[in-house]
Amino acid sequence: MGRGKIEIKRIENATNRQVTYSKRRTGIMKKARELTVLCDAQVAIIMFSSTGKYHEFCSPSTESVSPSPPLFPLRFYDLLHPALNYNCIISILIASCCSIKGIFDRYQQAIGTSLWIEQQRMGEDLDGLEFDELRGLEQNVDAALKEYHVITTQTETYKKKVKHSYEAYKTLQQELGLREEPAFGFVDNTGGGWDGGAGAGAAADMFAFRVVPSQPNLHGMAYGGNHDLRLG
Amino acid sequence: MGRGKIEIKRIENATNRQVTYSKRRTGIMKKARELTVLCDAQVAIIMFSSTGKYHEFCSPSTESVSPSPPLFPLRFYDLLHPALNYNCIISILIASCCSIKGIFDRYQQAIGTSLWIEQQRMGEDLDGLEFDELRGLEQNVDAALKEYHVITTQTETYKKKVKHSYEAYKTLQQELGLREEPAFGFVDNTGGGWDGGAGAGAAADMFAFRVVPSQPNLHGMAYGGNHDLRLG
DNA sequence: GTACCTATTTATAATGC
DNA sequence: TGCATTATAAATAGGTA
Repeated sequence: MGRGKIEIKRIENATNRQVTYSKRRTGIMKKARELTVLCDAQVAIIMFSSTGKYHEFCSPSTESVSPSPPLFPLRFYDLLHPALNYNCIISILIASCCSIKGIFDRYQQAIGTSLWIEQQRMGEDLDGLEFDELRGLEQNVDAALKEYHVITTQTETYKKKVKHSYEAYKTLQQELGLREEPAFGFVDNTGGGWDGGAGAGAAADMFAFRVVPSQPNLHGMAYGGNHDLRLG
Repeated sequence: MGRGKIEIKRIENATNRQVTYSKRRTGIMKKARELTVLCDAQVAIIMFSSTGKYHEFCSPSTESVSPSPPLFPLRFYDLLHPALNYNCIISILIASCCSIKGIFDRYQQAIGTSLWIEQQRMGEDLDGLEFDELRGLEQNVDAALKEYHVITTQTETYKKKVKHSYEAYKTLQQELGLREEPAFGFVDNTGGGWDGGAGAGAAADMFAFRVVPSQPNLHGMAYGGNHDLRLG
């Protein structure tokens, strides 16, 4: 559809390539908009030119251009995945550039259940946060990880204390020539013994989690398999 | 471009709407493919018809159709976000339906750094996992959460043991009429006392994390702020 | 629902400014 | 680089099978 027919292969001349990109991009975006209006469809288009310029289209009829390179506004979402039997909540950070959220909304509507737990922070853009708030986010992560460190260290410390106190108790008994049952409080019912194999194992496994700051009102939902936990 | 000019507004007749959707979808997909080839561009298109049928296009030149409703193959990614000073790794579960990954790859190329840490499991599709493997994934999550439960319970248990052993020791001392210093092992240097205020606080805060199963080789990277941790 | 048909509209390649 | 023109190729509306 031009003065001459062209073969569909890479345009080697950079200028021509850019011009063609620009024209055809406009054409596709227009067609996408028409499609959504005419056919009540949902369409998302994301594209980069060979020079890195970014364009997007998201139904209904929103189109935007970013300078190159763009800084996507990012949003947090939580997802309950049916393949994981809704047991697993996974935090998702998605660029609002692409209408994934809308697409997933449609998907979950089709399967008749909700995949999404929208976080309270959903409305916010990370890029829009003030510096202090970003520092706060960072500190949340730091604080939480430190807290994990504290709790594991504590466990080890208490184990050592129990061991030492038991030894002190035994010494005292021996000094007195007693042969009593171990007193309540010294029985290790975890099966791990004093040197805490369970503790070390736990430490390794706990790091197998990825940690993400989240909302208090969602706490504990990932565990226990509440299959009825759905929105909408 | 047809026998007659049409106004761009919703086609009320469902059959005509469907036919038009099908024709125009084909047209857009073709144009997208041409654009990627001609202009060396990167394009991702996702669309749902009004009947819920799903179509996608991802450069380079891959097009697919899913039955309605589709089950997206899902992939895990880890993201290092510059807005969080690369301190925060966030696990992302993304539908491979949309070429977000490719788009982000392009983005990070543009900003000259890497946002992504591709997980080893990246190549796998959740939907493609065998039932046993899915069970395994579930169990991973379960096991890890139980492990957290164990470690916190353990801390409390050990605190109680220390308290009881201390009491037993004191009783023994008193029976002997001794007035010694407390033995090593009984000093609580956490400042929390026997009833473990620190433990309870930690429990509440630990739940403020979202847990996601991940790869062992990435362990600990979220903490400590290794800013040089980049691929590519 | 799909596949072909064709008159017509629309997109755009080549060109000039 | 960007904008307008225009001849032409391509897409498609409305129809039929």
